[in-house]
Amino acid sequence: MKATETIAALGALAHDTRLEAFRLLVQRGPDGLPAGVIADRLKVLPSSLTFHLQQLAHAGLVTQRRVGRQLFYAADFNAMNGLVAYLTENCCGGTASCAPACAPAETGKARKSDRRSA
Amino acid sequence: MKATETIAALGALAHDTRLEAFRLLVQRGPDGLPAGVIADRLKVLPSSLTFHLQQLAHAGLVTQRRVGRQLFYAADFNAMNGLVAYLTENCCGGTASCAPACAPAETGKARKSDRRSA
DNA sequence: AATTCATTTCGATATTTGGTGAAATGTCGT
DNA sequence: ACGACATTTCACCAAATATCGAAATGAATT
Repeated sequence: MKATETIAALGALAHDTRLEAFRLLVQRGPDGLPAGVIADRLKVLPSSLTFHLQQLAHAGLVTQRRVGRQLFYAADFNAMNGLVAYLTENCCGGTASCAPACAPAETGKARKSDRRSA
Repeated sequence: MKATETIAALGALAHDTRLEAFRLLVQRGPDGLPAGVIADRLKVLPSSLTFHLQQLAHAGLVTQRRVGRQLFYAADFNAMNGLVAYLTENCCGGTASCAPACAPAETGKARKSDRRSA
């Protein structure tokens, strides 16, 4: 991931509504949610939500697909992956020093028990 | 780290000059750099740099300390740590699924050979 | 206390961003 | 083809952000 894309992604997430929307989509998994549901949950006007979802989409963080008359949005985990990778690699002191949230390097305790698709 | 702080941090990093400045400070380590040097490296006017450094400082990503007549800025690794933690925990599918940048759990291939400064 | 250096503050201005509601688009069911 | 529904597009406005240069502040040197 290049710096330009990173900036786009950071900027896209740097907003209350958008961060919330993205978190919702991440929770929901690859299936995503229709715009209406998101707008409803987040209590924002549909036109406003479209604006924010487009920001996320333009930054490559979410994808869009039509299902009937609904538009489903889903988090792009690959993009998020790239963002976190960029941050840990470039903004965390070389290669390490900011990786405590994910480091399961210790031999035992692999916590892979969150397979929920909701 | 709360969502509000996260948004502040994301917004602070979501800018060309600021991301570059922060990366520079991260590279430099805890000692940091005086404002003048940063402005020089980044080719921005001092007044402009102050503005951006303040954004970073306000977001808690950098700290300031005076040394003689210079003001040294340094990256706050703890804050960055918290940011990455928040993202991996809240925006990466529960607890895992976005942690390949830091997971050296696999026995072999640890690629720590990308020391490019661009 | 006057000068110089490093940095910040200030004021003006251009640009971008975010929010709103009304209209337009696309899709389905009949 | 028509009407209902889901979502987007548009036009407008307010507020935040970015940039610039000039002036002000703080610290060191003489």
